[in-house]
Amino acid sequence: MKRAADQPPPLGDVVAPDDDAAVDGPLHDRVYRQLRHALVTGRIVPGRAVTLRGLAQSLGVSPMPVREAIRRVSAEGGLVVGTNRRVWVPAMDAERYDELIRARTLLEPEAAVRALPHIDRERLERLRDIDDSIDVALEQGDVEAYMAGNHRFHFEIYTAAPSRVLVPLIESLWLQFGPFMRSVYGRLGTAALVDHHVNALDAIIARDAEALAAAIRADIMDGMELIASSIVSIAVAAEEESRRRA
Amino acid sequence: MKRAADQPPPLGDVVAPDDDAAVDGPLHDRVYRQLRHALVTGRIVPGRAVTLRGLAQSLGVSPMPVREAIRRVSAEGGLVVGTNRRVWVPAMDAERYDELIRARTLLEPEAAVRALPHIDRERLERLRDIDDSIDVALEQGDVEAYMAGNHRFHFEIYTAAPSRVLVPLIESLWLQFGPFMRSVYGRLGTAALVDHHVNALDAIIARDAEALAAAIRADIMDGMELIASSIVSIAVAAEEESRRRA
DNA sequence: TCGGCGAAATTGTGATCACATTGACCGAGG
DNA sequence: CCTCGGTCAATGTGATCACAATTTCGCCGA
Repeated sequence: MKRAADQPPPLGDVVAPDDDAAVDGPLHDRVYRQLRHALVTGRIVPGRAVTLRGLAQSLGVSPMPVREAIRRVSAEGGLVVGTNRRVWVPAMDAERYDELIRARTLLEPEAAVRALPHIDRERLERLRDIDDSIDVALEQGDVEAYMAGNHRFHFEIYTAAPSRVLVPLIESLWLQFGPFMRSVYGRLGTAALVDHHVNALDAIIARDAEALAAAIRADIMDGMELIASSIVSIAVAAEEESRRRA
Repeated sequence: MKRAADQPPPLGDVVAPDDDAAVDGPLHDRVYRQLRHALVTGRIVPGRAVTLRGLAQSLGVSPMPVREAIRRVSAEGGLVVGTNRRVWVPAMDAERYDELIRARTLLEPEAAVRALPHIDRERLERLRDIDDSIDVALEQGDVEAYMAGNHRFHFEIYTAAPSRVLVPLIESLWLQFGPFMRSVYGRLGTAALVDHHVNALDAIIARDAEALAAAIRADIMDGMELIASSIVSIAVAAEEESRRRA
């Protein structure tokens, strides 16, 4: 069969395997995935500058692919380039957090409702497994495993239907509050965390769109209220941190 | 005064001058702005591949900054990299268009309402000027001027309050439907376009949040219905285009 | 006249180098 | 002890080169 290149984007074309691992593709793409994963699971925390050569060395690659990966992540809001052209994990404050939560409550229920009809038995089974793994992580107090599981749970829902707009938008949001959540959990521990995913699972089984949207909203809002009080202390701590470093 | 570099992002730090012109900053940043502007105003249309060296030559720079700019734009959804690693202006179809409109109707009213209290007299005056220029563009049938004005009008509202989440998200959406709108207007002409911004202006003057949100929603939905019928013919045309090129 | 094959040009990717700017470190002077 | 000054290392940026993969185009054969 002959075909002049591939035409304008033949539909599902962009890579976007949210799952880590997958050692194929361009180098800068692999670096991008590693960097993103590190941010979403909170392995990179605010307050420290991300250097090009440093990251390159720690990943065992040349600075070039790292440069592209950083540019990409910063375009999604996961990093910010200061006026000095230095790269930081953006600091969190009340307004930004509020905007993030608002955007999440607007977009994520919508994505879930759109995906609902496409959630088949296998996916539901996977959701159950993820939920179980989350419970285990909570029991063991494993923050990183909890965050990874939580991420997988939500996106296992949202990506049931192919989406080229809403899901990337939502990924951007997670990328932005990931590092912050980590530092919050680092203080509070996993004891205060509750598993709200059961309601979502029930709504999926019942094929109840409104209930699913409500469950997602509740999950988001709950995390928010838990954190809202500590946002001040975090900010204060960050302030002290930077003063100490000065 | 001594200060160890600048601390974690000292608040409003990211550059983000939406207005074009501004010849300062890194080269890749200038290229990025030019590329973005070309997409939002529809100067780059779907169906043609964007090549690194080509763009570099047409902008008079080396391929290097172009590479970073493209990576950045593609992270925002303005371009897609195919599996062949070629860069395309993403094709539009019914689902993607629906997602875009939905995301806009969710995010833009929210951004407008949040910005409303911060719209001062000068900004309102600027909004009037922009609205006038839009009327002129409509009379003269100048599609590009209309699109540029429309973009400025909306973001002149949204950016009244500093926003590091909602506004970038919305910019991403505009970047995605810009080229498509252009090809639609190219077929329909500006005759079918109506200026709905008056309602928004009235709502702003009255400081009526709900009316402003409704005006924004109406503006978005109206553009949608106008286009929805032609999306099929556009898709067909694109299909013919690619077949002809094959 | 049309379909397929092979060579040449073009593409994105990655590495390495040079450079201007900015950061941190350290010592002298108050 | 604190503050200001200069020096040196480290950073991001941009350019250029090499390479493999892909696309394009011209030629041959049916």
